[in-house]
Amino acid sequence: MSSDRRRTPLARYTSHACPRPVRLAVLARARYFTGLSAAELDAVDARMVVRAYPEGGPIYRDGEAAEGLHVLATGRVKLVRPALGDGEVLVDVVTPGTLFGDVAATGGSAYTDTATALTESCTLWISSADFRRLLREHPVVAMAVLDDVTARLEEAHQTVRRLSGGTVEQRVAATLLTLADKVGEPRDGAVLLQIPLSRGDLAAMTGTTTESVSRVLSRLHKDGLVDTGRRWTAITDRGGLARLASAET
Amino acid sequence: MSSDRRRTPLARYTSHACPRPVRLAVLARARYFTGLSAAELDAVDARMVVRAYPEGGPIYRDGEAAEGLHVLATGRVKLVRPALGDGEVLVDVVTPGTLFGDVAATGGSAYTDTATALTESCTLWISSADFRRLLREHPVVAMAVLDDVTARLEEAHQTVRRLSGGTVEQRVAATLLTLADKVGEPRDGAVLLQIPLSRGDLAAMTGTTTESVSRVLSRLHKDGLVDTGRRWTAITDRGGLARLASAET
DNA sequence: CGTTCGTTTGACGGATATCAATGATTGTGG
DNA sequence: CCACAATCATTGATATCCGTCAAACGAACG
Repeated sequence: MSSDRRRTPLARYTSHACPRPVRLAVLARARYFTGLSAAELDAVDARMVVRAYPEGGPIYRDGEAAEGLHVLATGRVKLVRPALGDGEVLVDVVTPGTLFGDVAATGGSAYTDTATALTESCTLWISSADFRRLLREHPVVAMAVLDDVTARLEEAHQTVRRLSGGTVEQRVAATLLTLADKVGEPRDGAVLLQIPLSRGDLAAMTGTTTESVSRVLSRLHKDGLVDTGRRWTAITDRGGLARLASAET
Repeated sequence: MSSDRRRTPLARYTSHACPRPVRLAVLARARYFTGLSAAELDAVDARMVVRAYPEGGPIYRDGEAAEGLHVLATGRVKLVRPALGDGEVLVDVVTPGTLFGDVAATGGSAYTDTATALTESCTLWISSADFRRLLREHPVVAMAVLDDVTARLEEAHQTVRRLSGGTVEQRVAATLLTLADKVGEPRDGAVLLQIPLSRGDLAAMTGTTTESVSRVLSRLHKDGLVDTGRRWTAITDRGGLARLASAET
């Protein structure tokens, strides 16, 4: 599309140090901390540690000791679990301003999933103890976190629904629509998913194989519903996809 | 097994009015309210409404206005969502002392799933407004609820994992093991699942059909791993099931 | 005892996993 | 700047698991 040699429509994330102003902005924007004064925000920030990860970098692994949790500041993170047979399941894609790794919050001693940076990412890390103290001191924050976790529970249940039943085509279509709501950005008429998602990742989200996803996307592309390439996908006909996803049998 | 004409090993729940002492006992036992004084418990109880449901009775339906939420006092409740193609997905089985219908808590205006009493059940109902007030007044309760919701999020993610990939046999085996942890009771050497779960229900939990579940259970029975009948299942060889569930391809 | 509802079993076809080879894109090292 | 290597994506052929349709069966309850 552009004259660049690079054909990926995805924005390229540049390296940065996640400076203090950015961190404060994230804290202020993250729905958890709305309602706190500037001074309080500052105090919260003081308890947090900034961590940066390169694309593909591991953040924590299934089974590791969970001593704290993360709030994603910039970038995208995927949460993965081992599947039943072999292979993996992609249970969630984390966007900035959201908690993850929060087994640590409940006193769980080991992470139950593996977190990997999908793009270059920056997180604010806080220890379990500090986090619990924070919640106790600021009920407003506790309520906001509760709302967030509840919303994610709801999301997870929808994922369960998406995975059960239906053809591969339906599951892929439904998954793309969900992703569009989450990380979609308008891009000359279409909705571009702003994450480098491989066919394998999509397969891990829909409970199928790389090859099947490839076949489905080829078909959808031929029908003018999507536009795809190496590690990116755009939705060109949302209505059509929705119709596919909810079709009876 | 007994000389009764009835061959179901499941306990039969007797009708009761869910009297005040029972309610208070439930409130005290429900992990949310530990730490509250008797007087405080009393105040909480005053805000709650007792509701009783017969076996199979609808508690709320997908799409209905959500004006409050439930804490299950006695019985078992299943949460169901429509599947992608047709049919339904059983996303969760609720046990006493647990919140459900909590979209209402976040200000969601309509229920996103359908709750049905699996056995004769009794719930304590509280309006969204009262619930939020309760959380604000008692940070201890808020923290407990947060822990609970986090644990359920973790559970949901495991469900996602269970549904993705693997053969029907593996998914059924894994589901039975999960249920054993949740509602299993020792019964002369085996673990009896204390819920009236039909093949259809199991199918809705594993993303398959009634017939396939029936076939799998027949095989498992022949291999001496389970014991089943009309709307009940017992696990006779837990290790064997676990080995099946985690087998490679 | 008979009706009802859940379960079982069989036969069949189709969707999809699997295996295998080719093709395209990106970034790297010369 | 180009060519190469590495990674990801595509496509085809084949086998099979499983969903679908259909029928018979058995337990539970009135």
